[in-house]
Amino acid sequence: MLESLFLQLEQHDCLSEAEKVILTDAVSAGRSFAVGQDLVAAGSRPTYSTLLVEGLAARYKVLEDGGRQFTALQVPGDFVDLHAFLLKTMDHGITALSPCRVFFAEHSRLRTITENAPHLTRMLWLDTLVDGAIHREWIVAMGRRSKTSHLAHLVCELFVRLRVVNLTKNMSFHLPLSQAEMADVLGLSVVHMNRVIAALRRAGVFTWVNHTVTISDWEQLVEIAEFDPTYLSMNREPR
Amino acid sequence: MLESLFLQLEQHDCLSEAEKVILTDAVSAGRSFAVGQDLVAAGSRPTYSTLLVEGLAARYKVLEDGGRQFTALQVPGDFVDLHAFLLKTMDHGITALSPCRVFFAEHSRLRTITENAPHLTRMLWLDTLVDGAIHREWIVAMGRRSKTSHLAHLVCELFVRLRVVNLTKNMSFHLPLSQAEMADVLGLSVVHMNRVIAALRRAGVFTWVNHTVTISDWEQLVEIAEFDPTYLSMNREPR
DNA sequence: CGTCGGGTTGAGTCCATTCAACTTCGGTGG
DNA sequence: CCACCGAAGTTGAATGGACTCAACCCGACG
Repeated sequence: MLESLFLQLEQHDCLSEAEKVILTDAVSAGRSFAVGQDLVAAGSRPTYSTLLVEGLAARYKVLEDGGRQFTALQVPGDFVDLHAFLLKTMDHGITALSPCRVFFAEHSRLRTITENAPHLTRMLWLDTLVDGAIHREWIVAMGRRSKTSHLAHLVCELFVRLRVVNLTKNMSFHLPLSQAEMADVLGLSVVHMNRVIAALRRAGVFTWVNHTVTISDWEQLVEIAEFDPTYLSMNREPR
Repeated sequence: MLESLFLQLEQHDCLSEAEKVILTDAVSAGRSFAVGQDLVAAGSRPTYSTLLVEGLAARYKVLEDGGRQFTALQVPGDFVDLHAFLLKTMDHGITALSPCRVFFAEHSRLRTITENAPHLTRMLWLDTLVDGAIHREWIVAMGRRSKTSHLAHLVCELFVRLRVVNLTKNMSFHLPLSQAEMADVLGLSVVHMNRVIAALRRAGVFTWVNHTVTISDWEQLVEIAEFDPTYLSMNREPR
């Protein structure tokens, strides 16, 4: 049941059976969320962290003028608010982009892990560091890439991250986002988002119908995106 | 000598004397960097982490077309590449924006801390989590704020962060960035950066001469920026 | 059959960019 | 001492990208 979490962590380093048991013991009965519900509310002070095991979610902030910006997309196996274990107060919300199933890990349990399981602690820490690396890549994309390159980069990233947790089929994956939601990822208007998508479609690098993205020309997509997966730290080595 | 690091960590939670000793023992003889030199090279695999004790530095990535984007600004007391302790490979470079003095902490020493000092480990982890929170705030600023609001937000953030380490005098602080470098922070052209700065100057919220920013109307600056410092986690509580 | 949410397209406006010129200022060398 | 130079800042004009507003299409669904 924690398979996707294990798959993700094992991308970075080996996990012992003992560590898997500790993690399994640390999480408890989950629950489900419908599309549009908040998994975690902005401003809240949760006493547990939320592990996404099914569905797609996103972190977001809303500005006074109603503008919304997604700051991260979360796939199964992501500890969506692991940072709240130490940050205490949520400075942003997390919403369900598709029906989501989650498990909970009490902060007290996580604290125990930091007291008794140094290697596992480092693995969890690493998890939040990869988060940060993704954030930096998004900043670069927003600041200096063209909009088409930004979208191409996002598609590359999602494909790679979803492949880790076996949520790709050949070169396609399920992407339950409307163009309006995608616009809130890239920081564009809906209309312009539509045109940017159309441009990449016309270029023949991917199709996107029925909430399913199929990459038809990976080489060209990577080229347009200048995609270099180094930042995802996907090589197994001692940490 | 680690004063600024202690000041930063103690914003979040109390540090015991014993912990200060551990940190002091973990860092070793430093060195200096001139403006424009890389403190840490992109693609490198450092075996130590770098603590900035004096000067201003920035993380950056460069694209194929030569475009540069800063992804973070680092002030004294920042562990500029603490993440490399676990990420292993630097996916970005770190450059000196002013003459910098740094200390080094061997990764083996940090590892020992994670084995023996759980609370201190959490404090260091927290340090990287605040980094992530700042990244998220930058993403929101780049995606959904107006350019003037973005700049105002950055000035607010820098002021607050520099005040923690006693690098503000009344309402002013030293900011050794050229407008071209600032443009690489906001993701703008130099010309437009100049106009955005001019707009805020005309609005009377700050002056910026001789590498010194003086905030003349904090209320209005916060208003324009919609600045809410929650994301900096600056309240002392058990972590 | 009508409605509604999501996607697509057109037209006009505004904002950010580029290119280019010009200023200011500190430093350096004749 | 001043003439020159280069780096940084400022301004103007023209181009193009991204925005808003609006209309229209379409498939799902009651």
